[in-house]
Formats: sequence, C-alpha cells, structure tokens
Amino acid sequence: MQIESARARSMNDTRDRILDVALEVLGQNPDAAMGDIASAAGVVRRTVYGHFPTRTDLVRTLTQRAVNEMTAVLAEVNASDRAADAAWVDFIARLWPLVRRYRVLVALRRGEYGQEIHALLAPVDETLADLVQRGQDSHVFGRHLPAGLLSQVAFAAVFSIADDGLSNGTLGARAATITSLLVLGVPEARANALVGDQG
Amino acid sequence: MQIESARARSMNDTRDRILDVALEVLGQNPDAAMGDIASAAGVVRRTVYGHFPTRTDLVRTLTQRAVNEMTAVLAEVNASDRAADAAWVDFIARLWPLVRRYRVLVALRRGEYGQEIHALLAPVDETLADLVQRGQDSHVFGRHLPAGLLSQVAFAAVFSIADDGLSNGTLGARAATITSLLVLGVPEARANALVGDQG
DNA sequence: TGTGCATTGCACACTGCTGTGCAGCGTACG
DNA sequence: CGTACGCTGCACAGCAGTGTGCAATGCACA
Repeated sequence: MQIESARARSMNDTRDRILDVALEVLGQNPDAAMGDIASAAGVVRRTVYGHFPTRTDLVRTLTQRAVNEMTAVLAEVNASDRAADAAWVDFIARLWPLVRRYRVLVALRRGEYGQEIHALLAPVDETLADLVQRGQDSHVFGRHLPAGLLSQVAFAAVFSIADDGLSNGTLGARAATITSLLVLGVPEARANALVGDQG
Repeated sequence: MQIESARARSMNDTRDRILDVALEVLGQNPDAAMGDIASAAGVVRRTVYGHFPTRTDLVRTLTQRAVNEMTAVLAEVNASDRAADAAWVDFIARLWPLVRRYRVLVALRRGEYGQEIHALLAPVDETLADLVQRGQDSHVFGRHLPAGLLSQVAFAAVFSIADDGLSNGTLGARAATITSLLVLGVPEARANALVGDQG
C-alpha cells in the first residue's frame, strides 16, 4: 500500500460512495439512470463519469467487487474439511448480511449486460457448484437436480427470502438457511440440527 | 359467441400472434422494444399500435391473459378435496408446459411496471398462498416460512428450473416437482411417492 | 501564495424508443 | 362493383438517457 494523500483519500471516498450507492439504487431498479445514482450519491452526474467512463464500466466494477467478496468467503468456507452441508450453512450465515445488497446481481444476469455479468459471475457459480457436487458425492445433498442447477436454485431461494423483508435479524437468516438446505435435499431434522449448532 | 367474419377472424389472428410472440420476446429480454416484437410477429410496428395503444396496454393484456390461465388451473386443482401436497403436484404438472412462456412475469415484477404487474398477479399469489396455508394447517407442508413467502419461493424454484434448459420432457417436470416439494418441507420419500403416483 | 486537481454546472450532440398522422394498397364484404 | 378497413411504409415530434467539452470553483499541497 502506498502512502495516500488526503486528496487521493477523498477521491477514493467518493468513488467508493458511488459504488455503494449504485449497488443499492440498482438493487431497487436495475434500469436506474446515471443521474439517479449520482444524486443518490450526493454528486453530480458529470462526476460519476469522471470515475467510470461508461455505465458499463460502473456495473462491471460493481459486479467484480461483489464477486470478489463472495469468492473470498466461499474459499474460506470451502477450505475447511467440514461436511458440505455444514460448509453451506456457514456460507449462508456469512453471506446473509450482504445478500440484500447483492440482490442486484440476480436482476443483472438478464437484460442488457447479461452476457458480461454472467461471465464475471462464473467463478462464484463454479465454486458453488463444486461445493454442492461435493455434498452430493458424500451423500449429504440430494441428486434430484444436477449440481450446477441445484446450487443455483438453492442460492436463488436465499435471495428470494432476503427480498421479502425478512432480511434483518437472525429470524430471516435461520429461515433462509433451513429453506436452502431443504432445497439441497437435506432432511428437515438434519437441517434443524445444523442451524441449531450455529445458533 | 358472435358469428365472426373472415376479416374479424384474421384480425384476431394477428392480435393473438402479437401477444404470443410478445410473451416469448419479452421472456428473453423484458426491455425489448415494440419494433422487436413487431418484427418477430411478422408485422410492422405501426400495426402493433393499432391493436395496443401503448406498450403498457400490451404488457397488461399479456399479463392478464397469463394470470387468467393460471387462476383457472389453480381453481380446478384447488376445488378437489385432495391433500394440499397432491394438489400442488397436480398444479405443477399442468403448469409445466406453460411455465417457460410465463417466465417473463417474474422479470416483469421488477422494473418499470412493477406496481401494476404486481397488482394483476395478486390473485395468483393469494390462491397459491392459500393452498400452501392449507398444507401447513394439515401438516403436510413445513412451517419454516410463512405461507405467503413459502409459496413464492417454491414457485420461483419451478421457474428457475424451467429457465435452465430442463424445460422439455418429463425429466424436468419431475425434477421441478420434487424440488418444489422439498422447498415446501415435504420429506423426500413422500415427494417421490407423490410424483411416482402421477408418473 | 500559487499550482494542481477533483468537483461542479452548464452546454451540446447523439441515439433509441415511443406514440401519432396520413396516404396508399389489397382484400373481404355488402 | 364499390367501399370499408386492416395493414403498410414513411415521416414526424417528443422524450429520456448517454457521453463529452469546457469554464468556474474551491480545497489540498508544496
């Protein structure tokens, strides 16, 4: 890390603020205009273009940032030699506070940037599929769907639950974890035991 | 029914064709322009405006049509006094051939028309929630989520599976039914028995 | 104190989509 | 046969969003 002047720091501040706000605004309306994001970030539209040449650049940066955070968590969770279902529970628990912010990603996969976003999301998809595959191989997850699709459906369930206002408190976290485990084919008793362990 | 002149018939044909094509085109890209829909339907943009004054009218009609079909199926399925889980299986089985066409609805709930679409979809949501509630009351469905949300998540799972290319053949239908039953908290053995009955 | 630079506020051109108006064309219908 | 009418093809105005240019401002830094 370089020594940062106050100038550079404040510039990074605005940049980060734009990114944060864009994540939220686009989460509510994926078609939000640059002007909307700018006002929400407390800057002028022109300033946003100073940091991100085009709308696509902004969205790309945004997505890359989210993907990086998720892959980091996934790598950490996957590194341990716990059973796949326990790893999944841990993953959802750590991701839950962020899942509401990242909800824009599911909306972004379709429409306009679909192709590029899909490519950026590939690492997450793969790691997720690997984890589920591991669970299927060790007979803790069901085989009613191929690993690649099953992981997506379980993941999507978590996002659905986060969208419906249950995103705060451990209540939603518990419900989301249980539900996603059920999707994965984990019996209810085992699912309850797993989340009970985690509190 | 009135006696229909050939003129009126051909007019209804184009109208229906526009609606059919619009369902498909908007399913792939919810932001598709009127021109795209027109060309896909083999007519000129101006003609579409002849049948539907505004884009909103087209989308509204489209949605209403889908909602009508779904509520019809739901009413039929719900009328019988079978257990809720058996009714659910029947519902998914009948809906499966159409679910790919209706996928546009999930994308449409967000963005631009969200408010109105949501209102039009309310009857389906309610009936679905009622069915799930009935299942929870009779202890065939789990209580890990409130009925209103649980029905949505189970429903969304079916759409997710239909989107991923498994939409053809009984293979996908079976997988979708099983998975949605798991979401609803039905044990795997019971789920298998239910779909086994239906073949 | 003076310079650099992020930010501002305005201007502008460009694009893509919507919705409308209207003349022409072909055809089903009386 | 003639006419009503759905479709066409085009032209047009309007609007919203994008991306750019540039002078002005104000603050950090040397």
